[in-house]
Amino acid sequence: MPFQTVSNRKLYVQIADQITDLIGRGEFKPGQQLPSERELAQKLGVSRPTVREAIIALEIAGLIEVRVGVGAFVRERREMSKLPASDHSPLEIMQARMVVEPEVAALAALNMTGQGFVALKSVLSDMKEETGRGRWSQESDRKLHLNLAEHCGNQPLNEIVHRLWDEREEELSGRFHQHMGSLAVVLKTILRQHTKLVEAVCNRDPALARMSMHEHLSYVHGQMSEAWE
Amino acid sequence: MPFQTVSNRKLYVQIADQITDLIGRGEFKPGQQLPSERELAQKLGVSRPTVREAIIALEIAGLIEVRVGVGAFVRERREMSKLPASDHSPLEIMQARMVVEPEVAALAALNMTGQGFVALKSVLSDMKEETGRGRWSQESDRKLHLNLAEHCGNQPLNEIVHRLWDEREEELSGRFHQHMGSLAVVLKTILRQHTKLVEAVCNRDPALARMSMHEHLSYVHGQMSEAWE
DNA sequence: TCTGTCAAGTGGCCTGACCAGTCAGAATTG
DNA sequence: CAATTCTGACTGGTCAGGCCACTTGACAGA
Repeated sequence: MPFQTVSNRKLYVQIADQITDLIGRGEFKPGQQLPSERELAQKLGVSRPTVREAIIALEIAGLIEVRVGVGAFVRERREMSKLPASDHSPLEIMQARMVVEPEVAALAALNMTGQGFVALKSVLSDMKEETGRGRWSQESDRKLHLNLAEHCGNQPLNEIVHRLWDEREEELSGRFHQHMGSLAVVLKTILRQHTKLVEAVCNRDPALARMSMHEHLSYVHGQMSEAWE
Repeated sequence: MPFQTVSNRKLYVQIADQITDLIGRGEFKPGQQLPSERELAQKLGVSRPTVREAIIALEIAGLIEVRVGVGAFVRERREMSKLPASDHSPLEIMQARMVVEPEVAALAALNMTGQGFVALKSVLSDMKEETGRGRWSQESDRKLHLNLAEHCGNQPLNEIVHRLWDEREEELSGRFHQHMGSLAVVLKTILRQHTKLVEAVCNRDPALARMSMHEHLSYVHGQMSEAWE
């Protein structure tokens, strides 16, 4: 019973997340200067290149602005959200998904064709394999949910689900999943929920599909809430 | 008069831009593997850390995906934003609204403030007046539903409702409403449903609000089905 | 045929160094 | 004394070379 998974997360992502938290919590306020790369490296116990990578990630993400020879500064929130609709909190997006996706699952159970079932089970199989290795496959997760949406027989709903997932990825690329991925029990729970969901759809049981999806999303929502409180 | 300004741009930004161009131009196709960091460094005549920084920037930007021990890959382009919204049938849009709006109404009943109540009742009043004259006010209808969405406390859901209404207007400007407007009994029924809905929200009764909205949309959906069969 | 091993290649991370902007304050000059 | 210049201690930008962990596929052994 190996209990590995010490920390698969890349260091620069961890550091970027940490700084993101500090900014979000107000420890670093807009306009304020961050410690220098060398100072951060020493305090965090990592090398300067690694800190640099985190800084660059934050700059690309639009959270900070780097001035050569001066330092890195927290950007004002107004200029931060110049990209279209990216200030949706992950929890809000989860709430929206809890409204839409259960019904989408029910519709998929009614309208999905035999070919769709095969694809769905294939994705589930991939997910099972990844989970068996103690890893989380965000790609499989995404494929599974979008697959249901694409076969629900309602194009507007399909586009809504796609949009929610795109926004979701902007928000928490890695952040939550890497937290979640460290907990084997969470992984297995989610896999079981997905399995139940896929079986319900393949058995053309819309009520059970709806309930399974709601159960799954509620669980994930709860995990996300815990992770950030 | 020296004419310097060779290139103030940071190297890793130049490299990231260059790769972005190549991806955009199709030289690197989705799913394809990029050259290794070492190879890129050599070909571009820069150091590996610099290439790494560019790679990380592209990863954060969502253009590529980096797999440890394997390489960097161009991500699949998934842009659902296509122009032709015309293949969204009005009935499909109604179905989508039936999924989303009841829950939006329930949330609005929980989160709407006193100021929101006033606006809501004002819109309802306008609608009642129009109906009394035997006319249908699409403007009031739209305002009422969007007002609920704006006060549901969930920005993604709000945007979804707005988008559905925008698509709806493209679809049936006049067509259905003119048919419906000729039947006084239909007008009065819809007014009564709206009134019940607004009262439920103002009484902070989410369950009743949800039910009222569902009842209302089901009725409209039924009328639309009849009109086109 | 199947299985386990292992070497090559990849990204992740480190040490240590030099360069080029920036800016405040010391030194110089009027 | 005031204005100017100069200096040096910061900052981030870049480089070189190296070690490690992971992934993969070929290959030898069962």
